[in-house]
Amino acid sequence: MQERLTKIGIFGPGDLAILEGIHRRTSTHPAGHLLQPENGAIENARIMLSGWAVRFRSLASGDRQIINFVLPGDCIGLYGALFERTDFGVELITDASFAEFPCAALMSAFHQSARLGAALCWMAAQDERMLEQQVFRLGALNATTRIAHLLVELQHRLLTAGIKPVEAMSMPITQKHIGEALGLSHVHVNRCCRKLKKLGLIEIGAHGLTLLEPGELRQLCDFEPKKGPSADRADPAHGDLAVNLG
Amino acid sequence: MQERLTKIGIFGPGDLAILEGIHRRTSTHPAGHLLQPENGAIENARIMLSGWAVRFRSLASGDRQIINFVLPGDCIGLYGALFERTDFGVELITDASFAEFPCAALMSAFHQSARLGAALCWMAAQDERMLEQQVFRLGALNATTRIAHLLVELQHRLLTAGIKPVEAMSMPITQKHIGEALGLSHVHVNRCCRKLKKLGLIEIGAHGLTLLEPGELRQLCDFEPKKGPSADRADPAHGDLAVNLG
DNA sequence: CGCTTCCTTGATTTATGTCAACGTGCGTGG
DNA sequence: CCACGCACGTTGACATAAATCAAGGAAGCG
Repeated sequence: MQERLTKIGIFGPGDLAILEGIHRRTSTHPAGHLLQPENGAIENARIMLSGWAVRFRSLASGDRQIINFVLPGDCIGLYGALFERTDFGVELITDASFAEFPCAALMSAFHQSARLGAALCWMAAQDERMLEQQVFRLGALNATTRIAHLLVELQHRLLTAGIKPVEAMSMPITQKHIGEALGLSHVHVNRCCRKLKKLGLIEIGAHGLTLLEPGELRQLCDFEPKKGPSADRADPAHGDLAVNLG
Repeated sequence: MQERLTKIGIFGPGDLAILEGIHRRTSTHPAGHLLQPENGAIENARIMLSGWAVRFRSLASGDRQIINFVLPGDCIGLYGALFERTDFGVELITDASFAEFPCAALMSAFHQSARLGAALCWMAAQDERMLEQQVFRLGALNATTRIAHLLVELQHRLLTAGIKPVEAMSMPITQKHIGEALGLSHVHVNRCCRKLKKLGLIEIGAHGLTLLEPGELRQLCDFEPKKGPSADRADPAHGDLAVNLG
């Protein structure tokens, strides 16, 4: 398991021992599994090791709003210790595996390693950035560019998580998922996807979409790749991280 | 200043000393002031003591998307130490005052008090919940209910921050702000507001909107008030906080 | 006073949703 | 093996929400 976490690049080798100390177990679940119900309690924080999932919230009408997609390296329930109940559910899109940690232990780990605390903060900050992006898409873009923006962000996050570039072009999501995430009807998503396909920017396969021209997609939706001096690094010790507390 | 922070209810008395130790200064700025440019660096984290502001992101077209509203008790730049540059700007809607802290010192404060660390985490978690709400609005609601939902959330947050109930009904924002936040044209916002006014749910004054029937507004947009055993408490020592690390 | 900002309203256009229908592939049970 | 249902993609016709364009009014402010 260590290999996985370090490969994802979130933790330094020194902190792994601490994390290992509070690590409870690794779990695997099949596609479609409801990992967490809406309005449930959170006992464990999880880091996704592999697979795809969605965080969502249901409406009285029976529709649901996908808050965001969960990819390898992402956290679920990081703040579990702070609230009695969640206001969202988590459902797996593909088979997926997770490292599980008791919430309370995770929070107290802050005090054992400044470096680890910074890493956890960094992950929380990433989470917040993701949501900001989602707000931006929903508020400021039209259907086609919204889809393009989402696809580009997913690819970007996959790359950041250490997924191989070729695989990071492949999105195992249905057009219905896209609609639920972007507030569009699946019919309209379909029309926009066909348009993108006609432009040669994406490919529509049996098991999801594939990005063909990420560069053109970025251009289309005016996606900002966050070019810092040494961007695209997931490790908080380098690149994005401005202050090292070690 | 202590009175303000404790009144807002985020910190316990024990932690105030630590926070006071790293507190740099209190600043005040006039309405319209650009507190933080897009793409700038963050040197200070700020806690808003009074006033209203927006966090926004600009588009090439000249429009801007308001990510969220900043109210008393909210943090800005909590993660400042973790990134070299922000991807959003902050502009004041009204005159406002802030407590300022060097980012790095704030992060290291985690290690001086578990209670304080939990409080900061709690604030970050609140931030994330806010964004989730915003995503929900933008993705799942139509124009009128979107506006109602926003107004109800703002009122709820004002109450949580310790603002007096009467004052928490009053929103010093323009219809343009609402449009920029909710991805609607100001013309359409106006039509929806008039509809809400005609229903007797809000009042449209010279300096913003006033909620007349929060209950009916909640019902209209199916707003969940997060009723836990002892909800509506801002202090992480009680209510929402499930685990106390002290 | 003349400027600006904000609110307001009507007419028209555009983007997107809804409804309905059909095709495909795929798994399941007979 | 086949028949069936089911989830997903696709397309067309139509309905509706919201944007855009245009114009004017009211309040604040130099």
